[in-house]
Amino acid sequence: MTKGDKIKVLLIDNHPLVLDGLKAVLETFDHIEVVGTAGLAETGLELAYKVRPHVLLMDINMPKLSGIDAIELFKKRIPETRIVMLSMHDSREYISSSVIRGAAGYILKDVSTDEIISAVETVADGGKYFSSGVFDVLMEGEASNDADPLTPRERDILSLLLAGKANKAIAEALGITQATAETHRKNLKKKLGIATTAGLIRYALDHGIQTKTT
Amino acid sequence: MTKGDKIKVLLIDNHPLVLDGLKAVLETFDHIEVVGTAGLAETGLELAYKVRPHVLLMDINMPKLSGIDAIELFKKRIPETRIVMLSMHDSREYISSSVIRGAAGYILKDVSTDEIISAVETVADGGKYFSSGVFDVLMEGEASNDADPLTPRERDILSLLLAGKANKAIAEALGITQATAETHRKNLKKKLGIATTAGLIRYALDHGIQTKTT
DNA sequence: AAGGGACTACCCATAAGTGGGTAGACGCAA
DNA sequence: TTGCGTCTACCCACTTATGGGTAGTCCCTT
Repeated sequence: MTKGDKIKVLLIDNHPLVLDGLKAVLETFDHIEVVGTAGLAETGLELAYKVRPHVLLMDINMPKLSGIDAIELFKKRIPETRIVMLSMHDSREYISSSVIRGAAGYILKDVSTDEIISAVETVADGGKYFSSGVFDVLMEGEASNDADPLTPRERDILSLLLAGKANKAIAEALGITQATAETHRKNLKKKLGIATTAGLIRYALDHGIQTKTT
Repeated sequence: MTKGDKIKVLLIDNHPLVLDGLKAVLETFDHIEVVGTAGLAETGLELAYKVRPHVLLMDINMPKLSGIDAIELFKKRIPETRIVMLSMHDSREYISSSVIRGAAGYILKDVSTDEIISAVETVADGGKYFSSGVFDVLMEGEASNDADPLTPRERDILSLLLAGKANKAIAEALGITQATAETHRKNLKKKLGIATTAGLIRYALDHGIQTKTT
């Protein structure tokens, strides 16, 4: 962007509080202009098409269309707009999904407002910005592995585990022996590097594993 | 409070973004003055003791000392300050805990800033304020049941269980024997009618039990 | 045809949890 | 004072889970 111009920023977040707050904070800076706000990705998309912001600050957790899914739509409609994701969570899932879909930045909501300003400036200049905590998570992901390639069967086990079933009940539900259910669970733990059942449950919930109702 | 005076508000939230945002928004109103902000309940308490705010807007989810637990401390140190809780969650657990401990208001973070202003005004005048969604939850609680009366100790156990700890580790963390930890867990299961550890984890997650980081 | 991943199944010894009790100490309220 | 609830702790027999293996059968790809 041309130096001296104001950075046009569009905000999308389903929390009016955050929306108004961010707007108020950003507008205390002369070189930044908030050209619009929206509470939903869908309305934000329409708005963005009209106002052509330089930078889009978008929340991830939104009803209906999630911020993650919205990235692709924005890249299609207004590819020149640089997208920075805002999130409460530092899960690798969210972060890598965002980066893969084309986000230019990812910052946690617990960062200082200064850091948000830095992020806006950086991506407006064509750079990428990831808040410190996020960077750690990305590195960690690179270092160890780049997926959680659970096999279908392992998902079944996890799903039943989530439903509160013990190995025995899992075995019955899947028509396998208890020993096999135990093996699957062992493999899950080894694969995910999680030692406890509680950890598995949390993993399942974090990764959208659904409770088996069968 | 005397009419014509500014309402002195103190903000406590561990998200600088929310803190700065709230401050910026509130300060656009002439009759409201933000007399301080804090990122932790502990520092907020010190600050409040000095500045004697009329209204305290405090987040619930905070590291170390949670907002819920902090209510009691504030009531002791500065009983004249009216407390309004801010939360992302509409769980009955949080809401009733807050009310019981003496909060004068409870608003969800997805409300409009107008509603936050109303809340501040209302509680400053000695009233109580609950955002619409919160009110529903309270009513629903009255109507259906009033049960999950977990004792503080049981919450501790659940919290550590959520962190993936076994009875042994829980016992160590709390300075009790493993046998006692088992007893607590047994009581939890009986009380909640949940048979499995997985179920307890889900219960904990559903009811806003925080992971113990101690 | 050979390798690899997925799914199945079993062995072993040890550790942990379950479900049924009982029971003392403390504090708070009727 | 007499309960009641909470927190603590222990007993016992039994079931599950853990963590280390190995290994056969498919199926798919190389």
